[in-house]
Amino acid sequence: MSAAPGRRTQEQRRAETIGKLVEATIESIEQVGYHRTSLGEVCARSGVSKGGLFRHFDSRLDLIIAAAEEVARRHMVAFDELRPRGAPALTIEEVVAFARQRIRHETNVVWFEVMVAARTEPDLRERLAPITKHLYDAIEERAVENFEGLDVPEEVVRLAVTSAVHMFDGEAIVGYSYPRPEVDAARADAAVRLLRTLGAALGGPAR
Amino acid sequence: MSAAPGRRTQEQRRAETIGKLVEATIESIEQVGYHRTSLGEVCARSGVSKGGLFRHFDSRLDLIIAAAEEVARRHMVAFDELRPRGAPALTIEEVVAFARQRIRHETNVVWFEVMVAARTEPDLRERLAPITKHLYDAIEERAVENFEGLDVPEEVVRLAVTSAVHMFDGEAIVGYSYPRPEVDAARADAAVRLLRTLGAALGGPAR
DNA sequence: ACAGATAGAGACCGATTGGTTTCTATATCG
DNA sequence: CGATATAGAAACCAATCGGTCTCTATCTGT
Repeated sequence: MSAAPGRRTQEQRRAETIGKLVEATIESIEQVGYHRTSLGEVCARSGVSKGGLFRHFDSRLDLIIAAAEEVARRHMVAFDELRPRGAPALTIEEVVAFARQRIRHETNVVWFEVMVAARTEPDLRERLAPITKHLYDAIEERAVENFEGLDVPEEVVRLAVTSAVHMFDGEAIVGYSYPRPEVDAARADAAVRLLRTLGAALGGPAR
Repeated sequence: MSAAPGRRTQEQRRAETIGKLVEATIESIEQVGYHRTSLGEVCARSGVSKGGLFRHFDSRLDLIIAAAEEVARRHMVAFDELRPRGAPALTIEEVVAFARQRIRHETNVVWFEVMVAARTEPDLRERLAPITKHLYDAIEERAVENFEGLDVPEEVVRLAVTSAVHMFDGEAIVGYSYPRPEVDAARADAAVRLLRTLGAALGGPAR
């Protein structure tokens, strides 16, 4: 009731510290990587103690999963902001530019780190699998929805979008140790032209 | 001179233990990942003691780098076995199948693990950079050489081959947490058709 | 065969890890 | 207000890490 600044409900306290912990985890994975993202590191970055952390997360794994989910959520939020429900369809250029920008976005390295770690950590892999599936299915759905104006078969759209995403993923990962911005730019350009040609060849007029 | 079975020269002893250590490192990264590939793990797998390890490698980093170099070397050896110097050029199908097979090869996960780790480990990144550059340059050279019969501009061949490699890289990494073998197969097929069309459109007759 | 050099074994060390426990501070509700 | 439940702090723990050190085994050149 009072306007006392420090006064928060339990729900608010809870949500705030959880938010700080997840944000710190994402930042830490970004900056020092998955494996050096220790609980001490997260506590230091978030200003929350270990006691506080373990009140809300039962293990390091739970925290990592929460961070991965948040990153996936932000990807979808970003797309829905670019093309709100019912808005006119995006062009191929716009979609490719968006995909490329999100894949190169700082927070997306969380995905690379976590997916690679999941290969050798069964617990992580099990927990991550449904999240990955959900993200990729959502990406494909958005793509199919956006391009249904073109008369391209749904399966072709799905294959094209996942292939492009994989390509930009690989490009980003290799770029850490062998960066080639000019080649990457040429590739982005070529991808747009290729997909536009594909759309024109298979369906309606190129957009 | 004698046939005494245990008798080896210093060079042989040296080469053998180094070989065992590098092989154990590759296997360990394959099976438990980069970060859990501790020196203890490598020693246990190779049957070499820590003292023996540090006689030949000054640090864990040196060992990791040796493993990465060996994996890159094996990729190139495999290609040169498939198409020995002076042998007739491979078809697009053959090249794509080879690239895909190598990228999915067990030893190649060493690359993924090490490249991702390199993002956040400056020492590793510095050491890995020239190796990565050398590998990718060698891949491009082999591709250009193989396809010089087609009248496709060299730059196009380079862009196409690195893009395909990136695509298969991304596919492999995502596949750990969301495997889709049928989609991957369709993608491999589509890649071949696409590249063949590209070759036909830009240059000589499709092969 | 023997002296010097190289290779290898394994105990050891300080630092860091994920996780536990104990205790205090704050919010809720009658 | 006072009792109870939730949130958070921080000391603490065993296990593991990369790396060092000391000592022994094997090989080489004479």
